[in-house]
Amino acid sequence: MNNKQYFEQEHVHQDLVEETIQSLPDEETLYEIAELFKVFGDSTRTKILLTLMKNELCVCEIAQVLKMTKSAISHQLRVLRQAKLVKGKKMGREVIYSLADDHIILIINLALEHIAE
Amino acid sequence: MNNKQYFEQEHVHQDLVEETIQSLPDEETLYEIAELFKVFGDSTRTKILLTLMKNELCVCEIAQVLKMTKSAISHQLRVLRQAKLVKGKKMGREVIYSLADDHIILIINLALEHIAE
DNA sequence: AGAACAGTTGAGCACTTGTTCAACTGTTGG
DNA sequence: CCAACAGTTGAACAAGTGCTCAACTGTTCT
Repeated sequence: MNNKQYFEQEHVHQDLVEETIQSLPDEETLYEIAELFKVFGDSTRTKILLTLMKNELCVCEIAQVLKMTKSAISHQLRVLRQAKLVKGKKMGREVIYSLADDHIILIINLALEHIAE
Repeated sequence: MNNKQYFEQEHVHQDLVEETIQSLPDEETLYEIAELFKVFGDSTRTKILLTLMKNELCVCEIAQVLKMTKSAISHQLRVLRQAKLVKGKKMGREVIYSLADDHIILIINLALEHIAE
């Protein structure tokens, strides 16, 4: 007597495994998704994004908001720029940063919902 | 002549900085958001999530789909369980894992849209 | 009972990552 | 022109992370 009486399962459904492998996005897309979330997955960077959701600001002001050095902020802004999450426009000797598109706000809000549940 | 003629900005708007600090979510929420994205931000874990979007599977099968050891998968499932992204139900000597809720699919789909743009 | 298997766990190690520090570029105002 | 400031960059270091390996628990089947 085994548990097949409750489920029609064989011990490992080789078919199901193969089928699932087929259904996954290609390796590069998988890598890019993880890469995008990795960018969100640091609290300094999420703070920067939330900060820019409210107002566009220069590096110096972001540094004051987060109480961190300009250097640390600049390093993180570089990561955010490469991920196309923020963009900066040069104004004299300042660089004003803002969010690159609106997906970002949606993604963060979904995350907030998940936490709140 | 300076750039104040284009923008009413002083060199650093202390008011704006203060206002932005006030608008940020509390420290704990910020930490939790980053924590959640950190979980998404590993390609093994995103692969597991995409795998479970298609079918619920046992550890052994997930390991075959991703061509990794059961141990490595089990370690990552623990992380996903703690983040309440997957849940496992014990069936005899197997543990069948599935997605814990539907926010997850929405978040991943938004990420795919951002990449595709 | 005991062999076989599914799954979990902790230690160890290689690798990655965020911040600091110091040096640098470029712009502004006196 | 040059001092002061905004911002960027690269090296270095500490802290964190993912996988492997080996040992372990618990269940099933003979």
